[in-house]
Amino acid sequence: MTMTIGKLAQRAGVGIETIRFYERKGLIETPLRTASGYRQYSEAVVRRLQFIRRAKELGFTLNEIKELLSLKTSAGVTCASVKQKAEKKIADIDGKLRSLRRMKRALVDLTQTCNGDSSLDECPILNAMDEGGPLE
Amino acid sequence: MTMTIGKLAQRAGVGIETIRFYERKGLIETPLRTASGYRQYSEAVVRRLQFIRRAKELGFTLNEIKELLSLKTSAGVTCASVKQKAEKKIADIDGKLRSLRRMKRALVDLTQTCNGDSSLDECPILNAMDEGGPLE
DNA sequence: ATTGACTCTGTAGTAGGGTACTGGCTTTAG
DNA sequence: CTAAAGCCAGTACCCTACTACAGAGTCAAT
Repeated sequence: MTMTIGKLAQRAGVGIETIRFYERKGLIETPLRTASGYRQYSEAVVRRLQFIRRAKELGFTLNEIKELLSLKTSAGVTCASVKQKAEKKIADIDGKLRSLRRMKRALVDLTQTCNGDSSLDECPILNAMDEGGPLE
Repeated sequence: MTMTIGKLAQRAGVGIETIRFYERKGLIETPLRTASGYRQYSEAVVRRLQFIRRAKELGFTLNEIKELLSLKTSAGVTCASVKQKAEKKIADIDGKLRSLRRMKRALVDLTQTCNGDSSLDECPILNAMDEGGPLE
């Protein structure tokens, strides 16, 4: 019950090139080959690609996903280390959220002081960025 | 009262290479040169680099900053077009915020079902990513 | 047997925002 | 005067996550 790379790509919802790229990056194992050199994949690889897709949706980078996957095959590793990585990722996300909220507040303040009618010389937005407004 | 590129870099808090990079990108004007070819900068360029830094902090890309700067020197452009760009940027930021909040919610849910004591086979985080948990 | 779809390797390009290096001048401090 | 520090142009390289070829071999259907 093996499949070629095109079938795998279709099943997993990714591009063929992406699969070969993941192979080069070490995210999926080097597959068995047919006599003529075609890659042969099992169902398990479909699941692995879906795992990668989900982890990406959760904001993990490919390198982090590689770490998660290597945890799975390491001896003596418990679920706790996975949880720890997830918690670190939550902290990262919190940092990004804070930074974006700061940006947004500054921009909202600026657009509110701006009536849109001033000449460019008096534009509060440009001036605030020029002179150092409520930022930093 | 002109300065060389190193001094400018120091004053503006950016790297020398970054200044030359901005010059290539058209974010700062091509400066006058000394007889021996050294770039000569005025105070105005310090302010421009600070403008660029602030705008980056607000989440504008270099291309967007270039547009903002070109608005400043275009005739017949009012403050309204600047305000409009800022508002579009606010909408972009809202989109990113929504996406990050979704990620965080999913990760928090996962870490809460995980006691950290399970074996890896039973790790709720890995399983959720493997099998399709509360995502999508 | 031939056509068309599929796969192979290897290399290069994309965007964004820089950083690093090479080899050769110039300027400045001692 | 000399040595160190600073500058020049041009090019290559970093990261992320792919994507796009080119040219050649393979497989399935007709």
